[in-house]
This record gives sequence, structure tokens and C-alpha cells, in this order.
Amino acid sequence: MPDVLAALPAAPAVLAARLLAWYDAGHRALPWRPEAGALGDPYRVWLSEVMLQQTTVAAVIPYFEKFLASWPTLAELAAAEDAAVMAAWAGLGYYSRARNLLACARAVAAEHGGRFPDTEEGLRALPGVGPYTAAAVAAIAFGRRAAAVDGNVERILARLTDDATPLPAFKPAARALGLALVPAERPGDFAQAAIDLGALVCRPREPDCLLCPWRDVCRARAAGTISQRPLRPPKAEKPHRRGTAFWVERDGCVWLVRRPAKGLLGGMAAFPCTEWSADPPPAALPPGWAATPLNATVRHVFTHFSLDLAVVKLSPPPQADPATAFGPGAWVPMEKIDGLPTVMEKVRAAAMGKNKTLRGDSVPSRTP
DNA sequence: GAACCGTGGAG
DNA sequence: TCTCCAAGGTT
Repeated sequence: MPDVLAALPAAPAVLAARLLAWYDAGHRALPWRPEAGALGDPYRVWLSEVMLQQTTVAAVIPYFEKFLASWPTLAELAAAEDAAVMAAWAGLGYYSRARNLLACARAVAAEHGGRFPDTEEGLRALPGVGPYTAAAVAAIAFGRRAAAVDGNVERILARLTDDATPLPAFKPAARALGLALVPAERPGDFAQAAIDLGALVCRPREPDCLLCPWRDVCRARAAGTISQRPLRPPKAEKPHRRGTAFWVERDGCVWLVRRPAKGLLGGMAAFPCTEWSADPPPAALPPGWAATPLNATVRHVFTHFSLDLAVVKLSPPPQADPATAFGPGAWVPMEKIDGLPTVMEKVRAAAMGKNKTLRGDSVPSRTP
């Protein structure tokens, strides 16, 4: 790795001081953010950082408020039921975060006397806490001199140094650069200032360089390479998958199952489904079950594949047990269905004839 | 290193 | 409609 100090266009102390002054002049006020110069509450900082992983601030705010209202303290969250937390997380995505959130809360409650470890290393050992989150909590909640390098910070550093190393290979250098810049005073404010700079000024597209505290020293700006920093690898093609979801209805109730703890939508409530694959096997139904294919297919795009999900309504015979065909589950009154991941929410809307609200997400079904 | 893991807003 | 991608972590 090239010399960190040589890569920087100015002394670390100068760059940090300018960034902190910029932060003090007008940073964002966010529900989890402490006053400038103060330490954050560890529970709030940790909860917000986990929610913010690969997720926009606008999407997180209502979930953060909801979680804080339902579980105001770490101890209360640690005592919560799995299903309640998964349902509260529904719609936010990356559901392993919710499982790890609970595991982490319970670990802190049981193994750390209810208090978060106050070092980067101690935090890093907790479930769902990786290098970024550990550094962010250590800096913001405990005032540790830690390098919280997220996507924003990678971007501002790649531009500041005009580093052409493509991601993710650039990450180690970014971490070294970030650590070199963190001041001994106000490391938490510095972490949030660097993130704000990336989010508000040094944006991926159309950055506002005239508002940047580093505009006169930025090497990518001087070189005219801003739009190419950080360099990203070409995107992979998304495969397409198909499957069928079953709306099993009886006496105003619908059969809901719980998805396996690991993998896609792990631990979430869902409608029974066939396998999702490029060429799924035909759906086999128990004899006597009346099937009504709907004239709609739910379309949903996940991170690494897109999905067309045919929706079939089923009316099981009075004595039939859906668990036999679809595994363990529960009858839920139709109007009380709640806490579904978005793709299942689309299935529900299609089955209940509310697909008008999902325009663009429903497509004509292929011939059954 | 690379694959896996959601969703929604912006342009 | 389509592409990009956001306060990443785990395996």
C-alpha cells in the first residue's frame, strides 16, 4: 500500500480541522445524532448504524422511531420476541440485520451486563457489527479514535487522493487514509462530518465542489477525474427466476408460514411458495384443493436476481390441514396480516385485488 | 475474493 | 423503463 501521508494533499490536522468547521457550520440534525461536541447514546447509535447499513437515511428514520418507541432500551429489545422484531423490521430489507440485531442485544444483555463494549475490538465481536459499524459506534458513542469508513468516506477519500484503485480493492487504503485523518479530539463528530460531506456535497453524481471544504486541495477535482472516483467494477447481469405463491384462504383467514432462519427473507413471515428458480417445477396440489390462478404475476427485484411470482388462490377442503402441504404455519385473519416483507406485501395486494396500488409491479400472467 | 442478502428514491 | 446505489456484514 502506498504511503498514506504522501497520498494526502495536505496535513491530516488541516484536513480534519476544515472538515469539522464545515460540519459545525451546518450539519444535518438526525434523530440518533448527538449535539456537536457530545457523545451519542450507545443504544441509539448502534441501532441507527445497523439500520443505515446499505439503507438511506429517509428510509431509516420512521423505522428508528418505531423501534425506539417499541423498545426504548437495550434491555427491552433483548427481551422482545423474535417475531415481533422481524415484523417491525418488515419492509426495511436485509433481514439478517434484524436477526443479528436481536442476537447482539441479547449478547450485550447477557454477556456484557447490559452495556455495550466501549472499544472497537469489543464491538467488532458482536453479531451484525462489522469493521464500519464497530468504528462508528466506538467513535460516536465512546469518543474513540476509530476510522468509520463507509461508502461515503471511501468516495471522499478516493477523490481527495485521486486514487484509481477499483473497489473493493481500494477499501484497505481507504481505511488507512481514514484513520490517518481522524483527530484525537471529536472523533465522533469527525466520523459524522465525513459521512455528511459524502452524502450532501461529495455526492456520487453531480457533487457540489464549490461547497466543499477540501475543494482547493482535492486531487480528483484538479485532475478532472471526479466522476470516475471511486472506480467501480462493471455490474453483473441479474438472472431471472420464477415461482408460485399460494394464497390459502378459509373462513376469512389466510395461511402464513415462517421462512427458514437463514437465506433470503430468513425468519420472515410469508405465504407458502414453490421453489424460485429459472425453471421451477410445476406446482403440485393435494387432491380436492380448488385452485384459482389470478390474472396477475407479482414482479420483484432482489439484489442479485429478479422474480416473477404467479399468485394462486386455494380453497382447502374443510378437513384438510395446510401444514401437510405447506409446512407449519398459522391461520391469520385477512385484515390482520402484518409484518410482511415487501415481495409478500405485493402478493397480498394482488390476491386481495388491490394491485392498482402496485402499478408497474404486476404483469399479465403467462398461460397456466 | 466473491457471492449472497432488500428496498426505494433519484435522475 | 432503466440504471445506479445507499452509514455493510456474513459466509
